[in-house]
Amino acid sequence: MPEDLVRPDAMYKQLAARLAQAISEGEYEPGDLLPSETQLMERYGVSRPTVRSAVAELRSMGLAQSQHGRGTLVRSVALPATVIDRTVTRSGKRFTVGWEADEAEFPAVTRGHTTGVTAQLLDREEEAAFIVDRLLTDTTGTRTTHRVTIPFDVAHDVPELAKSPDTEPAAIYAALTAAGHTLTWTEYVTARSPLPDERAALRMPDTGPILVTYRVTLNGDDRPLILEELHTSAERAQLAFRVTAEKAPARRR
Amino acid sequence: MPEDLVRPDAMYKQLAARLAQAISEGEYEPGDLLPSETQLMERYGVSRPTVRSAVAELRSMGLAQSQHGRGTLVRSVALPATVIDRTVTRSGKRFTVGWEADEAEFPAVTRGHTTGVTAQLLDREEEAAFIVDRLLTDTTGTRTTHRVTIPFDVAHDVPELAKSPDTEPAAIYAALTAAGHTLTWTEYVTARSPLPDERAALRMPDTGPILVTYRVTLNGDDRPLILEELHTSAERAQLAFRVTAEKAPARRR
DNA sequence: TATCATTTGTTCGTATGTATC
DNA sequence: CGATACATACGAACAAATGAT
Repeated sequence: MPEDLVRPDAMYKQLAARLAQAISEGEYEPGDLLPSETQLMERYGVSRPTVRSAVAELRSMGLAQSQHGRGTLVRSVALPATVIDRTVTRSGKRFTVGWEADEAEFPAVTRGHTTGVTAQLLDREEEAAFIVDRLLTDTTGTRTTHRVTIPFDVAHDVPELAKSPDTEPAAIYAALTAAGHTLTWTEYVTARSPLPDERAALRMPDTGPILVTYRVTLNGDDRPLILEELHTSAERAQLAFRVTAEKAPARRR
Repeated sequence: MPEDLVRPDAMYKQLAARLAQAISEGEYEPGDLLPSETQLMERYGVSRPTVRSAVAELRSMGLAQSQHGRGTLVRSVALPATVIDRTVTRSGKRFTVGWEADEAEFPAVTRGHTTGVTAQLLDREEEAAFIVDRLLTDTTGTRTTHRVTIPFDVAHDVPELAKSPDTEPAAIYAALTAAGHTLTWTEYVTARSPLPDERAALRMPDTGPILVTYRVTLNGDDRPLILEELHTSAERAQLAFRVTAEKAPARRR
């Protein structure tokens, strides 16, 4: 019989909640080792599987991280170090994006179609498009995947893009501007748990969430031109947006 | 001995990866029930704990959701329905924020201090401040917590804020503007797994990530005035930012 | 309405493998 | 090398929710 954990509402959940509280109260500091599974068994009078379930909860909450053969570490809950600045700056015909990172590999260009979310955001159903995939690495080693989708009709109007769709976003903005477009962007941000291949691509050792952003480049008539998609580990990076007050109350969907 | 799962690299992970792939290939459609644990045991020749670990992986990936006594459902991977528009619009002396929601309760005003992240973003060490907490609910029932931190020195300069710190953000912007400030905002976005009390406050049944944003209101000299913090379930809501090209290349930290 | 089979949830015990120190 | 600690896997039992009979 457990010592001071009452029955209903899963003991492993109670134990997890208690340990989580102890961590957030600073009883265990980041970098500390939690008591070993054996010690927790004895301390709370529960079996090993119960302790393991509780520790698994802590891991899934991002509060702890286990190391095989060593112990379970309390993780720091500090804000991610890398700031991905999502602002766009223009001086004359040149554009600069706020965050630059090296490409870990060459951009991969494929031909595909707009589907699902991509089709919806680009307002084009099943249209052929260039798809450019990049893997970016910043100075701290944080990895980010970046995908640009350029519909064929846009590339057709801007031959520069058709020739080399794998130019950097800032250069794409410049080419679109040179072609007579006045650009604005709308960016959607969400987060989710990574799929196995995403976690592998981003080299995420643990199972934290990833940040997902969709940036739609719009022309003066608010027609979508291209789509950029960014995936990065939320534990490694945060996004930064500069917001300024707008004048006209034109809003869409 | 397992039928066609080779040994090294945890069988439960292999099984999870296989089921995840089957889901993403559409073999199991959203809303479908996965085979029961007993069926999976027989199909793959593994024990029930192994099957349960694999299904737990699927849940933590957000691909499945179990229902006691019924089975395990395949979840839809669509984008969140609610869009939280983070733009700010100004017409004359009036400000409007892009996303409005009802307050589920009255705003709770407390007095506290800037600490940790709050202190860093407001560039004030351990300064006394008003803290205003709100719980917002939109028409779809999505809940969002909103915290405003107003340092005492700012409230002192703008008596309107000291009198009623629990005014809506748009009104705070107007008051700050009336006091002679020219406002811009910087917003930081990250995501993490919710702590137990956060999950409770947002009424999140499952264990997906939450989106966390910090919006810093800056005056013309880029000095931070107030801080807004938003928490919402990433499975229920996504954020939308409008990005426009800036002129001057002034950037900070 | 009540019962029953099915299904997931929880907990225990036990054994073995493997990384760390 | 040995002790410790986490990782994986099996078996077993009962509880609790669900849906159909």
